[in-house]
Amino acid sequence: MSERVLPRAERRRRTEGRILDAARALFAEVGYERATIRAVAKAAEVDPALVMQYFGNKQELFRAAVRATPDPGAVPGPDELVEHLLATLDVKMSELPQGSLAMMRSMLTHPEAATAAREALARQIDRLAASIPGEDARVRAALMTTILLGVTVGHQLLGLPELRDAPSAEIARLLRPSLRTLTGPEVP
Amino acid sequence: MSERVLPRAERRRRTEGRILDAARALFAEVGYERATIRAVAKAAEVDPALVMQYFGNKQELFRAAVRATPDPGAVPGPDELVEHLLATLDVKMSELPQGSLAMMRSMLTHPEAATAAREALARQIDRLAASIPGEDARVRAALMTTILLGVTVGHQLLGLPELRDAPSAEIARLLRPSLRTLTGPEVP
DNA sequence: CATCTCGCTCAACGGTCGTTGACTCAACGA
DNA sequence: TCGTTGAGTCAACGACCGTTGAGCGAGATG
Repeated sequence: MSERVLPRAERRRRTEGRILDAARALFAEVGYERATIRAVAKAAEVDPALVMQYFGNKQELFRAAVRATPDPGAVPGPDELVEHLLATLDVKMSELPQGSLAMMRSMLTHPEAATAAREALARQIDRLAASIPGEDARVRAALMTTILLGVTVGHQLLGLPELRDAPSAEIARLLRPSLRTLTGPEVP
Repeated sequence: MSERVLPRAERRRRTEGRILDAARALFAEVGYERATIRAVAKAAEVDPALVMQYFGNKQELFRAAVRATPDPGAVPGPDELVEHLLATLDVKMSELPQGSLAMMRSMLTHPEAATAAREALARQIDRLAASIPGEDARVRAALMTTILLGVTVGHQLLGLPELRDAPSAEIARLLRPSLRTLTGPEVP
């Protein structure tokens, strides 16, 4: 019926997309080790050898599946800071991209995912620290970052009921003072 | 020289101990999947078959290596609460037992480690929520718990430089207000 | 001393995984 | 129309892993 005959290039693009989607979903669900190329291929309705042919090896497939988790642009003033963070958390609680989930799922057990996570966290720490006054800006920024990391892990990857059931607005409301006290010593 | 001839029971006890120590260290370092029984056996200077003979299978070895991460006793008033949490964090930053690290390392990728982690976190949430007034006590308790989780992950498992280089006392000092604002709505 | 016990090793099996090379066949370009 | 390209498949290799069963040899037991 709708079995249109597609041009070669388009067909290739779509299969590669299917493979990447399946890889992202599987990596995000079970992590690097347990996500086998065979399982990815089956989910994409493709032969395992094709995955190798397109991405070279498993490492590269993972890299391609995780790549391009774009850091948002610059962060405004030291006060909009918290609101900006809470907004990203809000995103994380609903539609966090599969690629980020895949990276986070594997960051404790897969070396490359670990360095990718460290780099992403370092970028966020840098960005935050630039907007925080005081001597210990970097430590404060690191704490704010790891706080969000912990909440995201508990909610998205461990699925703690208390966080799953709470509307993201309430979590943001409860978390706001905790983050605010870390933005700097000056509490107007 | 010191090659004392030990009684059979004592010898058995020590080998089992060596295996468990090696298993804990390896599980904590690389996680469940990458920690092979062969590697554990080699680290304990023992044949892989002996590990199986003592613990049955890999799952049981992991269970034995992680078992008995004793939850501390009851938590006092809602004010000593934060200090108590910060004290446990202080422990976590220096001498956190290998067994706990092993569980945390694998909690995102190994199903049994995940449920063990969920249960441990749930116990802490229960304990905290009992000391927090108000409607949203459980959400607050969950946030306090995941905050500590995130800081511990960032420090112990990812090794973020900002946290590794900071003395634990300063981290406690910076984190105190963030946790305090979560203990309840009443801010005297 | 003779026998039993048991801590421990050795060699192998079966399964799964990442990866490879040869092959098929439809789309493409001249 | 015909040779070429390239998407996709098939079957297999080699490595590693968890696991097993038979066997050895030194300590316990009488």
